[in-house]
Amino acid sequence: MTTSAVQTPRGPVTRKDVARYAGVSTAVVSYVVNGGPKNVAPATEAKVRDAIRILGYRPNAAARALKLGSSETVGVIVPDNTNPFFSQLAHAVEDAAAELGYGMVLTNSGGSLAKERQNIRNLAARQVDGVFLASCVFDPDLTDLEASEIPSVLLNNAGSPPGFTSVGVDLEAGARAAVEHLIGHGHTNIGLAIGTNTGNQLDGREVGWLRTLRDAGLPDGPMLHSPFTRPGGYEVGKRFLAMANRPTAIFASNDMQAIGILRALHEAGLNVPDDMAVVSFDGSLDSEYSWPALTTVAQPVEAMAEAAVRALVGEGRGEALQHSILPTELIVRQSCGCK
Amino acid sequence: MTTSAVQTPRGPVTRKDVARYAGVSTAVVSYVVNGGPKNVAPATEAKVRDAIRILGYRPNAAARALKLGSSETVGVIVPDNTNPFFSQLAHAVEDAAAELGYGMVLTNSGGSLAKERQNIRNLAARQVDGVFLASCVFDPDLTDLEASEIPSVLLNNAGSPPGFTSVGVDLEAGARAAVEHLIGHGHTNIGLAIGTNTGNQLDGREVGWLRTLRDAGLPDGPMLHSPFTRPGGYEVGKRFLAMANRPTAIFASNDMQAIGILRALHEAGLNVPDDMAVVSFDGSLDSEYSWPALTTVAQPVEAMAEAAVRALVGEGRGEALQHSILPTELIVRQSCGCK
DNA sequence: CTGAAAGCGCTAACAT
DNA sequence: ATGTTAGCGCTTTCAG
Repeated sequence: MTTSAVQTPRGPVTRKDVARYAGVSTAVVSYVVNGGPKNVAPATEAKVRDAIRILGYRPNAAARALKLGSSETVGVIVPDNTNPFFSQLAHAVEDAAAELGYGMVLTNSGGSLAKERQNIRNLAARQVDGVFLASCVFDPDLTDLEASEIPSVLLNNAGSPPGFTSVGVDLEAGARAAVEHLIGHGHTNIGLAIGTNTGNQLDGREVGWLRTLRDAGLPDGPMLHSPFTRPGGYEVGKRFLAMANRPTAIFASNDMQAIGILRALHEAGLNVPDDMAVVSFDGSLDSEYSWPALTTVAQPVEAMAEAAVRALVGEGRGEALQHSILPTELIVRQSCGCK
Repeated sequence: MTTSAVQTPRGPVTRKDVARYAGVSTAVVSYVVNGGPKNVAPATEAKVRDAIRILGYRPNAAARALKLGSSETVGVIVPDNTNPFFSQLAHAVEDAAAELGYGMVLTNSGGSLAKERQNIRNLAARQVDGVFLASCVFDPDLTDLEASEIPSVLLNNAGSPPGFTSVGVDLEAGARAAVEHLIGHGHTNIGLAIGTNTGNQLDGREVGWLRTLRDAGLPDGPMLHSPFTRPGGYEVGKRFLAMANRPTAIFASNDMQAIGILRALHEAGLNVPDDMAVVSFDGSLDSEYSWPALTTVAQPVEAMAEAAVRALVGEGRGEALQHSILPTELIVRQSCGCK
């Protein structure tokens, strides 16, 4: 026992314990833990580090957050993290945020406005430094976000709601690429499976689909609404099949719907793409391993996450509101008719 | 202007502002916000609530956490939230935790031990009240978890590591159900696609597969290792196909592998289940919408999450360490040969 | 039923 | 280079 009798403190170890053990002041402990704002002599630093290690000291993030007014945490609200597109997005956000030392609190809204608002409030109470809201409804009630005055960016939102930073994808251009590709395969009757959005804004994918058809001098194809889910797609697939003037190709507005449609097609004994071609939207991991593999309009998930994080807590913070519209990329696989 | 001149304070609104505005002490504000520990006269309470509403007051969770020593947050570490099984698990944990007023910080370990440890430390620093670790390696290095002395439960771990609460599934029994079902279809050469686990414990699914085969007087089938991913399954599928003594059925140890295997089979022009039957493990959403739909051994994700949350921060907290082994359920669809 | 005040662990001026 | 100390916003005991 060469050091003074400092037994492991009973409760959690605080910076005070470390200071006492190392024979320095608490400020010095802070300096070495945070690497500043003051320098400490190498010898002192070594002593402190030893003390930290020996005592098993871990800084208290709550105290730090209280003092700094920042929890170094961001909140993410997605409709359903079980949807591969959103789980990939959440993953990308986590990575991008972690890069900057931020943690991520993830919540699901289930696509319900009420839950979304509740989550926003909850996140705000937790003092997150910002929230990413991926609302599946096109006209989310942004009142709470606005009211809570916590920095936020809208993810996956093609509209450009005033007063908000948003990052999204050019839905219309993406839809155009998909439909043009289908037209290139000789299809003239192309259906659209679209979501059940509750807002009053038109979905860019619908606009793109329709315009492309008309620009090509083709008749408007049939359009069916269903939730952005596998079962939703399954339902819609069966309804397409039952149509008198059944389309020969379907543009599905997300991968989940497409996968449901594929099931309906298979069950009916149809061959994809020969009897019915399918192109979808999102480019989630699932699209690559469906049968046949889906030709899909991929969203740049990582880029979206990075842009969003950058705008919220990175260098972009504080800059003027921006609406980033990122480009999509058509990934050609087999469901469209390509070999 | 009937009330004294109290303008909206410049910075964030604190409990002090509310107290002043309502003409009460800060303690009273606390009492009404928390519903205790003291009673407040109805009239006073009304005044306080008004002040809260008008001022837009939101309690500071960091301060609360500092005072209380609890952040009312749990951490979750999964290998990859992009894997539907884990995204469902995370979702279920979020719900179960939210039920108790806890938030969830989600992190991905990428299946790397280093990242897992880093995440544990990070979570610990964030003062989470507990962490759920779903390690994909069977012998996770638990040193950090142990050292950090933060309550934790191992998810998805069939082993019963001493000193830890764990909740998992009876892998061996699940595998047995799968293999017996395949045997019931008349198969005698049943392969196993299993993960690349780095630990030294045997995977219960391997044990169950082998024992069931032997109990039935059947020869050991071929076994192939690959990552628990779609590409991993795809690889393994091709290797099964190239075998001299190719099995007529495959038991895949998770849905992702099975989906990859399905792709390999389709590409080779085989019919599933006629040319090759497949049964998998997990029962994730993906298994229902593959083609053909996968017969799979479903894990009770919600029950697992509830048991885990209960043990960590619910009524079960503080009880003796437990190892909950939950039962699986064979969901029969078409990939096994059933109609 | 209400209020005053101590302090949770930390950061960062401001001393020394 | 290091130490002292005033709070960050909240909860809660103890007094009124």
